[in-house]
Amino acid sequence: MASKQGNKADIVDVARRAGVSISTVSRSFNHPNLVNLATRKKIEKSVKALGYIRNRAAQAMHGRRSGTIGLIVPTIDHAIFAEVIQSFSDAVDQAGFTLLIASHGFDLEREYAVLRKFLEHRVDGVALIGLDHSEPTFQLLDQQAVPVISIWNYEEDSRISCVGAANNEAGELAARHVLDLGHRRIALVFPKTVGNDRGRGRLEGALTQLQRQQAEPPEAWTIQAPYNIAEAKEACGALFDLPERPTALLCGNDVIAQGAIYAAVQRGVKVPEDLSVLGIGDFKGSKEMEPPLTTIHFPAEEIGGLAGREMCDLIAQSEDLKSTGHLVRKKCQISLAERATCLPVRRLR
Amino acid sequence: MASKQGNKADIVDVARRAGVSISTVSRSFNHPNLVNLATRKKIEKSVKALGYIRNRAAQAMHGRRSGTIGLIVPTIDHAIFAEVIQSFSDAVDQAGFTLLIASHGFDLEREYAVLRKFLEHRVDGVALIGLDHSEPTFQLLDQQAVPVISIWNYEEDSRISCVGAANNEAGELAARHVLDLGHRRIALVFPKTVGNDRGRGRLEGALTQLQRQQAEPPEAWTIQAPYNIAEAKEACGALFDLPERPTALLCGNDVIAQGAIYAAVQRGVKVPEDLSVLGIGDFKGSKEMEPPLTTIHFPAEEIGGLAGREMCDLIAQSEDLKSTGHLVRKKCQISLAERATCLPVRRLR
DNA sequence: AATAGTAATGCAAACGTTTTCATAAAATTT
DNA sequence: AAATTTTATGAAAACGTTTGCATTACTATT
Repeated sequence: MASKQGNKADIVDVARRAGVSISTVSRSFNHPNLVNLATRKKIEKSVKALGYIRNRAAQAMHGRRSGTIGLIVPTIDHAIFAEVIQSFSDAVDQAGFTLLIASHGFDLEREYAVLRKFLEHRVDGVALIGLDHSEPTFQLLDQQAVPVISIWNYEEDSRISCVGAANNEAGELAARHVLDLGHRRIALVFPKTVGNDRGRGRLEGALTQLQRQQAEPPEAWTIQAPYNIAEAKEACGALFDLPERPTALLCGNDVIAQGAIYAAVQRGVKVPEDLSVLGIGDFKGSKEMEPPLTTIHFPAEEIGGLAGREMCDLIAQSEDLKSTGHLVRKKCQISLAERATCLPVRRLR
Repeated sequence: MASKQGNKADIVDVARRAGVSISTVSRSFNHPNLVNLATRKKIEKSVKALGYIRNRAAQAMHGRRSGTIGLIVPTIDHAIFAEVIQSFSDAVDQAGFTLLIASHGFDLEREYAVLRKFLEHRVDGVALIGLDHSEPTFQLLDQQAVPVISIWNYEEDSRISCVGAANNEAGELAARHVLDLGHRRIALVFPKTVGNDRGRGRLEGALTQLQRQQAEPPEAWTIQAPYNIAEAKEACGALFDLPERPTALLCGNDVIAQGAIYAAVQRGVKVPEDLSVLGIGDFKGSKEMEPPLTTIHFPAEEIGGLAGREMCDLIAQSEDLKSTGHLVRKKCQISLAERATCLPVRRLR
């Protein structure tokens, strides 16, 4: 039975029961080699008997690290983020860190608020998705000098460290592929681009490539769809009902592509015979669709894992105080995953 | 410029700059009404100038709450959990809590380890998925007297508070539906049941119902598939290649159902004309599939949100020390979502 | 046998807050 | 104008750890 009223055992209780000083108890946790084996055994026994659990909050107060990393994402509930969160989580877990997660629903002001909250908890590092953040966010990060990393996007002149892929390259790669297949009547279905540098980069990359080949789509063929199968399906449906139909559809992500294909199926438009569809992202399940989706592969797991390990490194460095303060940037390779939803354009007609 | 070398401003710095005592500063945060408006303004100015951010670790040391809730899930990267995590996160966020998340990959020993880690961080409450946990986990929870809630499963005799749906009812409901449609040659494709009370409950419910109607499937028609489209597709493929084919397929979840449908498409088996397929879960996107999947709807968002609010309530109660210590159990209703993958059995043949 | 070195431990200060108690000043009541 | 209440503030203890320094008891070296 612990001595305190709160009934939660405390290092003092452990020490008393083991008949040693609290310093010795503390040491036996943090520098076991400095304490006699027999003493350590006694302490261990006492810990077990009292059900003592160390208090990291108290540890953190000694300038020691809190042992936590904050991850701020737009939303957890998207296949794409879920995968990256999982691998990031696994990586930092392995290094002994605990993950704080919050989502801001694509609202950069909420992102700032969450960041503040995390800083109150004295996270040892912060990870954000993408490189689009509000000025106050950047300033706070800077001023607090907390190790920070951006996940998912790569940009050579990014303001903070980043691990990810180049979205404009993804767009280019996608556009190049359909152009190479001979398509010229190409429609674009992309998500909203405000506050979403991922979608924006992809769209810009694709557009650049199309312009280069004089295959820029008419306005009616450049449509916007939310990240959501149902609405994407609807948006694409409208596109297919137009008098003139494109021969290829470039989608901003695989969810939209999925929606597009469903919309096509519904109207009896055959994919890929009547319409080539290309996604971007290569989400879980895209490979297993019927027909398997041709898409641009993003190594989500690799990005998350790499970011996690890089985050831990940054924290270790910042502790060394040798912090050279220079940014780390890692570019992960994307690639074309050729599957079954794209075909060379039919010459006749 | 802060006085300390660590350059992070401190409540002492704030007090000094504002020309008041630290008590006043602390009070102006926690009980603003007790401090003079003019003084508060001074303090606020000082806070801004120094970029001061309060240290919750230090607060937590005063028996105050840490302001964190720990959520332990098998995995983040499953549509089903992602949705529930999101809504749980939103709910506790709204109450001002910060969420700690960790996944254990369906390993109950890791779950225990994570729980310990969370307790070191002095989370104010813990949420777990499902009701299957190791004995040490239950004991630790009990001994530490930390508010705890289980998400996703409902059981009237659960050992801890729970918010969720009754999985056996889902299984029964599913089985009843295909039976009502006249099917008797029914195959079952379910996930592994060890350490997964969700899958187990569903399977048991379905089996009970089928037995009741003498429609128990032969052994070859009761197969196991992992939570994963690719492998589910493969497993179902093997089933379809059997000489005798069932007229209906009961799937343990929508991912498996999706895999089953793809496997069918691949073999030219028409769904629902040649084969009725029924899922369980009603994941995001199931409604938008082609054909839209008939399934048992689980109100994931409702469950997550309710659990989050209930968690906050439990914490508030435990603070009041009036903790009656009695468990809370909330049952969320599931329902049949009739869509397009089930048809009455064809009489002839 | 004296000395130097090492291993094991304890004491007490420090970390950044909150909170109780005491006190001073101002406002109100008599 | 004295007595009382209210408002605003500060001093100091407390929270549960870690750690630098001091001390003691061994162990090895000469």
